[in-house]
Formats: sequence, C-alpha cells, structure tokens
Amino acid sequence: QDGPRHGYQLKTGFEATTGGVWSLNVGQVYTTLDRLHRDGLVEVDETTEGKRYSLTRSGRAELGGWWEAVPVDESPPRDELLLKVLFAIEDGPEHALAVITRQRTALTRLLQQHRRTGRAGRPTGDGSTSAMATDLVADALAVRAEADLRWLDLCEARVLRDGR
Amino acid sequence: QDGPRHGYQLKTGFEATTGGVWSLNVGQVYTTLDRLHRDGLVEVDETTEGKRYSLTRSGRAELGGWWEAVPVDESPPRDELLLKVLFAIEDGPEHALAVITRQRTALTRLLQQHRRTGRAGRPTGDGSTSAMATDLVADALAVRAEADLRWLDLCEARVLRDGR
DNA sequence: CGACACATGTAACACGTTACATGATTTG
DNA sequence: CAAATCATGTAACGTGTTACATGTGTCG
Repeated sequence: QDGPRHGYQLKTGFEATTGGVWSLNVGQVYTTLDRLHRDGLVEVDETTEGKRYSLTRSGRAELGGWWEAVPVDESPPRDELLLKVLFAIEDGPEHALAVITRQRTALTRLLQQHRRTGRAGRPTGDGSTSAMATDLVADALAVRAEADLRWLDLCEARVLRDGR
Repeated sequence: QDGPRHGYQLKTGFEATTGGVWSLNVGQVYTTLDRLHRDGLVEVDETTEGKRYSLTRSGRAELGGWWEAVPVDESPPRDELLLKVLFAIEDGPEHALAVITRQRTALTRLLQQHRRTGRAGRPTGDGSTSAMATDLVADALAVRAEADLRWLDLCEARVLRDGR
C-alpha cells in the first residue's frame, strides 16, 4: 500500500508492525507475492537491485475491500475449544466436566501470562509502534482468554443443571 | 470413538452434535478418513453393507491426546481483526479510528444476533442435545464478540491517547 | 413412481507453511 | 575476513474445501 516494496521489506515490515509476535518465513512472502501476481493484484518492477512489488488498480480495490470488510455471521469459523467441549458433552457429563476443568486451568495460566506481557517493563515514554503492537496483541489475547473462561463457566453450569 | 461408523454417519453425527451450526461436505469426511487410514489412525471394516471405520490403538492414543490438549502460548493464531487494526494503526490514527468504528458497529450487530439465537423460542423442557449445542455455540460467539468489542474500545483509547 | 435419505467416493484447487539453496552487501 | 543482514526464490507437503459422479434403499 505504501508504494513499491521488496518482498524482504514486506516480511520485516510485517514483523515490526506485529511487534514480533508473529514471525514469517520469507519464502512464504514470495510464494504469496507470486500468487497475488498470478491473480493480477500486484505488479513487479524489476530493477538492477532486485524486484519491487506494488499494487495494481485491481489490487488496490481488493485491499480497499479488505479494509472495509467486517465479520459476517453465516458460518462462524470452526473452533477447536468449542468443538471439544461440544463433543465432550455428547460423550457424557463426567467427561465434559473434566475437559472443562482442564481447559479452564490452562486458560487461566495463559491469561496471567498475557497480563504479564501487557504491563511488561518498558522504558516509560516509549511510544514506539512495536511496543504498542505488543501490548495490543497481549490485550487481545487476554480479553479473549477471559471470554473463553466465562464461556467455560457457562458450559459447566448448564452441564451441571441438566446433566447431559 | 463410539465404535465402528460409516463415513456418512460421522457426517450426520457431527452436524447433530454441533446443532447444525456447521455443515460438512460428505466428501470431506471420506478424504479425511482416507488420510487417517494412511496414518494408521483408523481401520476399515468392509462388510456387505458399506464400510465401517474404527480407531486403531494408535488412533485411540491420538484422540486421547486431543482430549487432553490445551492451548499453549508460543505463537497464537494469526487473527484477521488483530492484524487489521494493527495495520490500520500503522497507517495512521484516522484510518485506525475509522476501522475500529466500522468493526465495532458490525460486531455489535453480530452480538445482538447471537443473543437472539441464544434465547430463541424453543419448547420449554426441550433437553435435546442439539438445542443445548445451538445455545452453547451462540453463547460462545456472543462472549467472544463482547471480548472483541472491549478490545476495540481499548485500542481506540490508546490511539486517542498517544495518537499513533 | 419419484423424491429423499443413505452411502461412497474422486479430482482438483487454494492456501499456509517449511526446508532448502543461493548470492550480494554490509559491518564488526 | 567472517558473520550478519539483505534479497530472491523453489519444491514439497498437508489440510480444508468444493464440485462432481454414482448407486441403493425407502417411503409417501
């Protein structure tokens, strides 16, 4: 979006923006770029010093659509925790309760970890993007862990109420 | 797990257990079954009336591991909402705020929808598994939507505080 | 008899991901 | 000079998913 970039630049940029939480195999950048090129979404400017990729008109439109895209209901993504608990319930109340307890324990530990990351010691006044990114990612994961924990409690209550 | 099953039975079983929220292309069941067989996790019992699949010892072990598996931190799944907001922030405060607002609106609508599904009119005393499944799925999605909304608020606050 | 559920599969594709190979340039 | 960073790619694999083809049995 911000003008022609090397594949390598995109990789480092991605990692910087996400605060280093997610790493990217460089190879994947190039395969993806190839596929985008195949689909006419990016064009390549081959110069003496490597290649530079930029968006085509069509690619810009696609990206615009992505920015505006919002989650639609229809068919929510299949989620492992959901499925696991659902199947456990079908398998019987005891199994369900065991699974719920185990997941709760793990999620609680994870939550603490995320909270620690969130307020990790960093020099005050450090307004770097990556610090913000790290915090936001930690927050997101924490908030979701909390949500899952609440949901597990809800499941437990229902299972206990009308056993199976 | 509950003994030999036809591929078709697994499909209908899956859909029943998940309350019909997720449908499954039957073909996928057979390809998956083939792959599991290739990996020695299931065995096939070919009878006059079709085939029946069951777990091998190894498959049972694998399944046991799955039941006990809990989310580990290391590298959390790449999430579209997260990435979108992160990239938007990098793109500038105005863009970030626009994206956050748009997502919030959509998520709010989605949340209401899930809440409606949760207390959808069903005959009282209907203790069927599928009804419970439907409710639990709706709850899970609702709870997560709430989490994402909270997170969006958090992001907005931060963006407003130290613009970019 | 016709529609529908039961039952089994194949071919193909896309995408995410990894391992591996190669070379130039910069910097300690 | 050696190591790290910059830079570009290829081959391969696994899984999720879809479209398509085919046949039997059952029930209104």
